[in-house]
Amino acid sequence: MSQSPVICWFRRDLRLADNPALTAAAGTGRPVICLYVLDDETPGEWRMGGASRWWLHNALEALATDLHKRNNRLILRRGRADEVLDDVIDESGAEAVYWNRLYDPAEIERDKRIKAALKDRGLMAESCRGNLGFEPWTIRTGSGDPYKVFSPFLKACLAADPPAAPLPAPEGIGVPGDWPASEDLDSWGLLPTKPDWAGGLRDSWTPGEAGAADRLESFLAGDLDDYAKGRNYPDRDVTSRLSPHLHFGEISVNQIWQRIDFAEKDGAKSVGKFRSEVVWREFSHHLLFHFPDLPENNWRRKFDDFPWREDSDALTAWQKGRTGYPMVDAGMRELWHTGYMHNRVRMIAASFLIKHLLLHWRHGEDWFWDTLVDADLANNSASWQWVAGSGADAAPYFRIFNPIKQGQDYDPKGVYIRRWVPEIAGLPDKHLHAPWEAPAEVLKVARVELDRDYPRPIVDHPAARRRALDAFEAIKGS
DNA sequence: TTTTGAGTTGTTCGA
DNA sequence: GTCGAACAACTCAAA
Repeated sequence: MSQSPVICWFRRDLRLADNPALTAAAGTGRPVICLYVLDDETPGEWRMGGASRWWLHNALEALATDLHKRNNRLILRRGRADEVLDDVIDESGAEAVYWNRLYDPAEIERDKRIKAALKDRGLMAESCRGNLGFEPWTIRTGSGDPYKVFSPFLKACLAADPPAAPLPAPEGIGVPGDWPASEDLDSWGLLPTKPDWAGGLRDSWTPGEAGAADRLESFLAGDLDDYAKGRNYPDRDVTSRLSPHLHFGEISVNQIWQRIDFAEKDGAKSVGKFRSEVVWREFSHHLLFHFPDLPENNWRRKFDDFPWREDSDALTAWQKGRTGYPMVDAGMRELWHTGYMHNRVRMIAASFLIKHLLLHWRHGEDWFWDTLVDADLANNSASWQWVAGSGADAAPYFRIFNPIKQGQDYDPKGVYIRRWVPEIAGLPDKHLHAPWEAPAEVLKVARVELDRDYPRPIVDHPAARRRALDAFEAIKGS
């Protein structure tokens, strides 16, 4: 009789290297069933958005290929994770399940329930730290509370045990004699078909563990010394663009942390800034863990009285990149086309939705959730609340980005705007950020007719700014 | 318990 | 063009 297998349940840790659950499963010496479950059914979970599904398809394909090279397979199933696990256990006679912990509230609940149920059945269930550098419950203030301000949180992380050195991919992953049935990835319909809007995504990204490692290396080989400043310029390739790879766990914090340390020892100057960006991701997860309604409710409850507007035309204009503010529109179109938006532009576009249009941050959160390839519940909700001013350690309410000035400051030559808003590319730099102020003669030469080719601003900046300040005035002290 | 200093990313205005 | 102050008040974290 052959040995009973163990299950390695892959979730958002789609890699072989530094995967503690996989290493533990392989370390048993038993056959390992590598399982991925597409779970759209567990209640309370945020159903994965369209761009994320595109990424997932490619990441699973890459993982399956990598496992195949080791004579193993990726078993694909769809359904409620608890039921699917039961099925696979029944079919295979597996006696243990290993996974890496996740931190979204509904996932925590689900995993707790599953672990208890497995143990009730006399099976082994083990969860590992694979997705964060610091467990959210280990970083505490002097009085034992969770942190609510970033700077002391960062300090506490840097003083804590650093993320472990990454594990190598396991040498031998036991191969089952019998394979549980697997569904066909194509049958899951994760890729868009009618229409196929993923062309820009394909051009922009290489999902998978190898693509993630390449991305990290090319980031580190770039102008790292200029990271602290250069990261603000959306036409420059200075940011890491690791966020989707991190979200799907194609690369781990441990791996990044170690490479940062090496680069720093080699004299890279701005690396500390990048490390703190990684810790921002930790902070978002820390907040979500301790405040699980962060995605749904204002963290500062006085924002419950904020006079949000409802305006579906304005929301659509924002989503489609037709607000009349080139920097905002460029960002929204980059997002639609590539599943990504540069960090600086995310702040500008988010500030515009919330402060200039006075639309609830949850509209922005929902749109980003569906369109970003790096959509991540913790980062998304913490960041939207940060911009709104309702979040932890949030931007003060009077900090209202001027979309014209931000364009002039961070895209002075208009390279970014011309790439994404080509209909105004003929305008000279001087008028590119505010086309409605260009003289008729300039517009004519540039072959731009306002309203026909490009909209006039849907709100007037000074008036919108005033309106936002008044709106915040309304909840002051409440 | 009380006190103290500080708090990712900005804008505008007037000197 | 450059600079500093105002924009508020509050909450957080540690001493």
